[in-house]
Amino acid sequence: MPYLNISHKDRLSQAGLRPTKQRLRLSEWLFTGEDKHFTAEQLHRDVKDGTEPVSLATVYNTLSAFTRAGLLKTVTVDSNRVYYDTNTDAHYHFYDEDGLVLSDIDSRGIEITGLPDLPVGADVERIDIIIRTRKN
Amino acid sequence: MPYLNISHKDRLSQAGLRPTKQRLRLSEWLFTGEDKHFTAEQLHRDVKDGTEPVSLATVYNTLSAFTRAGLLKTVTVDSNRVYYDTNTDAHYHFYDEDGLVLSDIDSRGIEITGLPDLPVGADVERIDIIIRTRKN
DNA sequence: TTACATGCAAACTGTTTGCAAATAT
DNA sequence: ATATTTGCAAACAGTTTGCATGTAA
Repeated sequence: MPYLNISHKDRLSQAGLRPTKQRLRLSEWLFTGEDKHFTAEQLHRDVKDGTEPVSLATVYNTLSAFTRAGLLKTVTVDSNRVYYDTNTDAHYHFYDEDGLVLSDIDSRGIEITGLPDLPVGADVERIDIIIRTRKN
Repeated sequence: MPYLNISHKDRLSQAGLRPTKQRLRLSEWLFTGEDKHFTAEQLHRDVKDGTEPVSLATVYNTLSAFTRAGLLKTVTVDSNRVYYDTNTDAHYHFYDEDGLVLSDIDSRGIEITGLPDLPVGADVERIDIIIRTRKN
């Protein structure tokens, strides 16, 4: 949550995105309440009906635009679908492989030691840590 | 490399898989030389021509069978395709996002501290660490 | 001779795209 | 007035599957 009480319209403007009805509806769904982990399909299910329905194509277009603008991040945990995360800070994830549910790991205090040198000519773009869990 | 000099035929038998020509050809490609990281498409490109060609469907079927049998592991780094790894030990990866090439991280000495408690009812299935790099 | 493997083509899933109509600036 | 966005339907990529033929046990 980069700004605590920014309006949905302002968030879009600041990201250089026109505040259309669909984007405002999606922004509302995404950036109200706690951080969210979801797929395009899940989001579409929630916004395809109602006063201001949003089509699947627009959901995809908008998720890409939001991600390009830095409002969202993608998380690669399943090679069949893309997960999105409203938390754009560096952090790690639990992935419940039974329920297919992602959740944040509280990163405070995590330390990784003993990592080897990078391949020459390479810069770290980001580090992903996913703890995959199953019900016991 | 679980057994140093096991024959391809024996490897299949021990995994409970019939040693067909196609599987032997794939086993040869996979388990000769150093550990490999690859996609189904890349493997198919290399085995679709030659004396004993292997079809794309069989490549997919066989990769699934080998993975189920524990001869291969999948690596989730890209939500568009599945990567396979002949190294089935617990270890981590570099992913070159420019070249789309996976490589192993030497895990010896890596330590992660400060991880939070698991969600209740959950067991760790595995921990994935991917260091994503870009050319500098 | 019976169960399993192969391979083609068709099906399927998640995602992207072309384009005409609608909307924001 | 102009550029951008929407949303349908069609296209697309990677993967899976149905089924007839072939092969291993």
